[in-house]
Parts: sequence; structure tokens; C-alpha cells
Amino acid sequence: MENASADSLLQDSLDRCRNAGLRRTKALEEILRVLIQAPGPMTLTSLGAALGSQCDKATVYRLLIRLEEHAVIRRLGFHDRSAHYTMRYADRHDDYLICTGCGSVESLDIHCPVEVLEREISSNSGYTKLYHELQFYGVCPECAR
Amino acid sequence: MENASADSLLQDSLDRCRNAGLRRTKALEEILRVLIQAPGPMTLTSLGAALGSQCDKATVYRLLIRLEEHAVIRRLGFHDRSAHYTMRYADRHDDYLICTGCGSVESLDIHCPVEVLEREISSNSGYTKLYHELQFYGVCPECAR
DNA sequence: GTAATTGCAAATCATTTGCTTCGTA
DNA sequence: TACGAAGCAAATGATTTGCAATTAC
Repeated sequence: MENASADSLLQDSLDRCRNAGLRRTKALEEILRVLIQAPGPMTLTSLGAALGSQCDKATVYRLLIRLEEHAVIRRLGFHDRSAHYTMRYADRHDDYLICTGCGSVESLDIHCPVEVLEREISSNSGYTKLYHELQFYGVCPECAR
Repeated sequence: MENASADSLLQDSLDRCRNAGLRRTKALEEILRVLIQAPGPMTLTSLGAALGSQCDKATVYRLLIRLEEHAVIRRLGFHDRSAHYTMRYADRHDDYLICTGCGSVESLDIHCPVEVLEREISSNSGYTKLYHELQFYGVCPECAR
């Protein structure tokens, strides 16, 4: 992802945050900047490391929660003990392939056949605001050596 | 699930455990018995509660890990902080529908279109022992009131 | 008899929360 | 200026681990 693109993504995200009623603080900007440039989902801890001591862990934590509520980011539950977060873009839905050995995460930009099911399940169950999370687990070539 | 069926499932599971080299202990039997009868996935804590003081939490924890390694049970990562476990049967793969409000879990015995993808991903990525986990999240009718 | 399991207690570690201070709108 | 947000410190709570005592094979 090039700089120009990353910049406009940051702008878009900040706009969405303002519309959601979030104040434009340094922590917000930095978190979004890091997440946008990240090659993959990040945990609270890895975000903290990437931010250095620019913002407090509790601040990051609370912002992540709000960002997820407002659908700016997506929260992922891998088999890891910690939650992973990644940007949520309207035109893109990633599923993931995770190695059960080393824990490495690859994103799969596959056309997920689940979207159809989603609508079906929604009408059968009466659940609203449906979304899904799909993960594939396996042993990567390295770990299989 | 009736008793006769539950009994034979327990037998089958115990057999698989023996083949895996696990000793037949009281803790093992009790954990399997509870999981087999459970209406849905259980956490370490709920398992502990169901077992009363029949076995120590650490014992349950270590057994769950081994049972998962030997594919007797399946571990699920919901957005809950805790891991959920459920029996794994050869002829059955459940996906789940979870309410983001109250956390209730329903299992979906749908024919999951992901199985096909799984093989495809396996050959593209070189990953082996692939399996997947699919969850739908949404707001249940109650919580939407 | 012996190596695998337990039980109990203590250590981790990722959150989560309370509260005071700061800064944006 | 008022109220949401940040920073700091302390509380949770679900795992994880160490080690001595048991127990299945």
C-alpha cells in the first residue's frame, strides 16, 4: 500500500471517526496510522509496541473498542490469547489462514461463499446486524519441515 | 441426545483416547461425559462448575489441551475472553451464531460451503492439516428489543 | 515399579476499570 | 468552559506453570 493511498485512507477513517462523534486526538491518529500501514491484524500489545510510548495502553484499548463499535476496525478472535484488530474497509473482507505451529497469519482475499448464507441465517434466526468471521487453521510448510 | 447414544459416544471417545496414549482417569471420563451431554460449547470455567470439585482446574486445562491435540474435541475462539470446547465428531461440523449482546451461542448445522475452499487453500498455500472455524455474529431478537 | 497424572499454589498476561488531569470542540 | 479523552495505577480473570503426591498400566 503506497503512501498516497495510505494518506487518503487515513483521511477517510478520520472522517468516519468524526462523524461517529470521536474527537480527533493524537492517539486516534496514531492508532489509525499504524493499523493502516500494518501488514496484518495487530494485538493490543503489538500496537502498543508500534506506538512506542506515544499513548497509554488503556487509551489504545478504549479507542479500539470504540473504533470497533463504529465499524472502523474489525476485531478478530484467533486461537491466540489476545484479540487482533484490523482496518475494516467497505470493499474488502478478509478471511485468514493461521499456522497452528508458529501462529503466523496470512490474509485470504478469497471470494467468500458465506455472504449468501449470512442473509439466509439472518432471516431464519431473526438475528440482525449479522457479520461473520472465517478462519482456516493448519500447519505451514515451515512448521511441517 | 439420548442416554444410549451418549454412552456409546463416551465409549468411542474413551477408545480414541486410549489409542492416543491417554490413561483412563476419572478426570478424563468426567470431562468427556460432561462435554458429550452439554447443549453447547463449554469454557474451562463452565466445565469446572459442571464437574463440581471432582477434578482440579489445572487438570481439566491440561486434559483439554491433549484432547484437542488428538482431535477428540474442538477448541473455539469466540469473542469472549475464554476458549470454548466442544466434542468433535467425524460426521458433524458445526458453525456458530453468537449474539454480540448477551453472548448466547447457537450451533448451525448448515451445510458449510467452505469445505471446498479448504482443499483449494490447502493446495495453494502448502498448509497441511487444514480445518476451519466459521462464526456468525449478530444481535439476537431478545437483545434487539 | 515407573512414568504419566493430579492437585494445589503461585505466576502470567491480556485485558478492564477507577479516577484525576488534559485538551478538543 | 464543559465534556469527552488520556494517563497512571490498580483490579480482574482466564489461563499457565512448578512441584510434590498419586495412580494407571
